[in-house]
Amino acid sequence: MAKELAKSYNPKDFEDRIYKEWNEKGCFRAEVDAKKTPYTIVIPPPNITGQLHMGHALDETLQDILIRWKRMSGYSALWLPGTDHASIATEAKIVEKMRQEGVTKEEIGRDGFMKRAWEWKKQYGGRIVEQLKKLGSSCDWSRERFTMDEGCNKAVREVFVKYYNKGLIYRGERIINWCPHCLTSISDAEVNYEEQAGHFWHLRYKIKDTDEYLELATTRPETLLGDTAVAVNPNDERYKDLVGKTVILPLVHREIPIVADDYVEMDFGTGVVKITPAHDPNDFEVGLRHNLPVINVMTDDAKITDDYPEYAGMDRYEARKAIVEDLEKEGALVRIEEYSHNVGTCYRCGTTVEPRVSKQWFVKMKPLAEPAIKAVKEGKTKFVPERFDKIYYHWLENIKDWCISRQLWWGHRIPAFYCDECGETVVTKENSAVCPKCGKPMRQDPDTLDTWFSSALWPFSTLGWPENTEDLKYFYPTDTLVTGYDIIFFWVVRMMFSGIENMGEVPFKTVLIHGLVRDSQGRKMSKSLGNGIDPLEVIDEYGADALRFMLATGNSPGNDMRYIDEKVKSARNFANKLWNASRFIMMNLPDDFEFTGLPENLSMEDKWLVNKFNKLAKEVNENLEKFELGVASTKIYDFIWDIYCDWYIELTKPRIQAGGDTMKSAQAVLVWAMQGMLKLLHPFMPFITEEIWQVLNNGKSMIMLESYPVYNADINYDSEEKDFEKIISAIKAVRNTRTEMNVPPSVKAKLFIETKDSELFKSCTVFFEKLASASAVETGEKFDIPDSANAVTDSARIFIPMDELVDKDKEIARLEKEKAKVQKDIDFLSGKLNNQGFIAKAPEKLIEAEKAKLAKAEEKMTKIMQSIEAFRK
RNA sequence: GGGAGCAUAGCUCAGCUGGGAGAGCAUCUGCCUUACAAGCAGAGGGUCAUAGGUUCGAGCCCUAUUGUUCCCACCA
Repeated sequence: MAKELAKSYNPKDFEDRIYKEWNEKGCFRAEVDAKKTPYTIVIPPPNITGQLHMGHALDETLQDILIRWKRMSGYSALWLPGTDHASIATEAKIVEKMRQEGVTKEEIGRDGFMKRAWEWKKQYGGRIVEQLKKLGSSCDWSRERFTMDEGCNKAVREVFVKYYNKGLIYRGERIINWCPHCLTSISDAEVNYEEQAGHFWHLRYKIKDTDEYLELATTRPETLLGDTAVAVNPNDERYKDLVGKTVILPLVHREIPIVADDYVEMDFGTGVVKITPAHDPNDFEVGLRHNLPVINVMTDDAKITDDYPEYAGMDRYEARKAIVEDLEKEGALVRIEEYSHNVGTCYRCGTTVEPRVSKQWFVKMKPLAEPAIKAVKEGKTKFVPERFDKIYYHWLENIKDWCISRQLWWGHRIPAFYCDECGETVVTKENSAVCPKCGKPMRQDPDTLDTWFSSALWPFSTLGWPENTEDLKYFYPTDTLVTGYDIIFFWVVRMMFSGIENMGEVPFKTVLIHGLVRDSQGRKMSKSLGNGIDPLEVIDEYGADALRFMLATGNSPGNDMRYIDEKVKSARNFANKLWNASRFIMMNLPDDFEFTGLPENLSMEDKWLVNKFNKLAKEVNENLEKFELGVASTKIYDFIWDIYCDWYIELTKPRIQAGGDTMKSAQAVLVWAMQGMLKLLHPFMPFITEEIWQVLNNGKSMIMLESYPVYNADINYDSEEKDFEKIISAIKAVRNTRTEMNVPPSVKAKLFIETKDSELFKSCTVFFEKLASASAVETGEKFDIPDSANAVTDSARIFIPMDELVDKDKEIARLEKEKAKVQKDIDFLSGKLNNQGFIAKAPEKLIEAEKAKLAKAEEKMTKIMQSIEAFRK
């Protein structure tokens, strides 16, 4: 043998090497081949900010399993990686890095900034690529693309111009979510609401020309500076007469009207609301309806403007304090109440969002959302599990226009140009524009686009769109998207409507949704808690295969899972088991062993194994087809550990010792099944299966390029399987009896097997000797062996003579216990079969199966009774 | 306020279209049996949250309740 497996399983010895080999031999390259069905899987662009975290590891693992399975099944697979994510956090990190280097954003200018950022991004993007490789990702890295590059920029401009010309994009002054820390607008989806303890300040505004006051409450007294009205409900009798009158705003002493608006709820508080159109989305709407002025009282970084000299330059919270004090002095503060309310925060930096009126670019969502809803309703794209389509619908049905402009430097620049001379606006794909009216050069909008605007185009922009490339024709639409449920709003819906709008077709047929990986206590992994687990550290300790297997096993799609160390350990132990089983095979193969397929002369136990494997292959493919990865992996696990290792290998040992033909066929079957198992397991544990495969095949082939096992109708051995199960249950019964009698394995005993299948049992003598501590075996139709323990199955009564070890009373007690158990079965089954309803309505097959079970139980009962009687004599 | 998930062995979770409750870990008992102690052979342990209903038959379907987690909306 050219190579040998190391004595102990140590993934570090081969994982990196194997990956390199795959890469060098071009295993990952996806060839465009019209004869094959395209199969591609897309994944979220890894976050440039750096770390491969557990969420990515899960994404990566699930889709890589699908890719490997599909590839082995004869499909071509392509995975287009992206390292996009032009996020606020990204920009912040780059700026921070520049500061460390002593360069400011202003100094180096936008172009210089982008150049630096680009280098940084490539460096970190590259690191993520390395991290993913470590996990075994079978992506075609030769097609690596960075979506911030020219190609992507081209696609972004193309779409922007198209939308603009169709009236799907407009620029306008709206109230938007503003992050005073990041100094940019953010979209509704980027706001996180947090429950915060706060106060309710009850204030009174004097009604003009009277001595009366109007009492109202606010959680944000500082916005009082921008109040332009107070509002009451039109049906509120209490205030009916006041509508149309004016109140005097405290501190500012501005006169503002009392308006009536349905938005105000009569039952809440005093039923009076102060209206600050510039700093509250609802107030803004009220303002529009009543034509109220909009007064912005804060600067970009949420400080009070110079218009209010007493508070100018104060941070919004300082100003709050000062204003409350002043209100108190003025007698406008009635009382303060403790109050808990939800506050919007920036999902990147956590700063409290400041709603703010400003001029931004928006995408009109209604016309885009409708076809996207329709596509899923018509089943063109399916969510797995299905329930996630509800989230999708709900989001799209309630969608508001999407604010896409960001005041960041990092990102695709908005392709709009303004003429400072005459105010003309031009939207163009070109890099520069000249004013069509006055011929002056125009100034490009300094803003960038929301990162999700470019990410939304990802399924086709990465394939070369708007050029009609070969890749695009072949790989769009893609097959399956694998992502977490938290990404549905951000990315999935946006890819959907962008794909439909620009390509006329949905971008993918299936969206496989998975849950989040939580810590062992079920908490979300987060930096602030410090409970995040680095996948690379796990790989370092247990190997990539163990981590992958753990991530794919024992959970169902869409449900969150906990990261528990023991689970990885258990997966590692499984790998170790497989490793040792392979070592066993290899050390028992002759040097000149040449595998030539399943041998002709299969024994019963061979057929038992082959049949079981055949059924396994069928089920695993069915499970994978239905995206039941966890079920598939569990079945493979059980087969390898229980069927192959604990039973079949043990069964071959005597045959190998015997030598000759029986050894040769055992060796061939061992190798046949091992190869099949390795192939079935390969998508889940790519490294170890490749390593074992290559050693087993003298490095002549790679498992990654082998085809996936499928059900083979030609090798059906159902009856042999059934026969051999009789032997197995007999061995189990003997073991059980011996253990209950506390007989150590070193004490051998002769077995007398009373059975109708005398020949069958006789042919398996050696297994009883090896696996049931038998010194010798005798089979026959009838025995009467006194002073022996009795092991009973439905097909055999086994006498284990042990002389002084056998205690008659104990034996009777043991058999009585067994009898009670079987009696319960008989009662249950006969009850069922005597039930007319059951007989009339249950399926034929089931009735037959229940009858068979009853017959077996009854046989077993007869045998137990015989044994008990014999003891009583 | 609207919606969704979860509730099964001590722990973490499976349980496919309804047909006698499963795994891993933990516990207990024996074993260093020449692939594997990261192992082998056995064992114990569950009113499948509660109450109704549909059905010949319910962990699974329906209704209600309780607990729990999450998402969306957000009343100043």
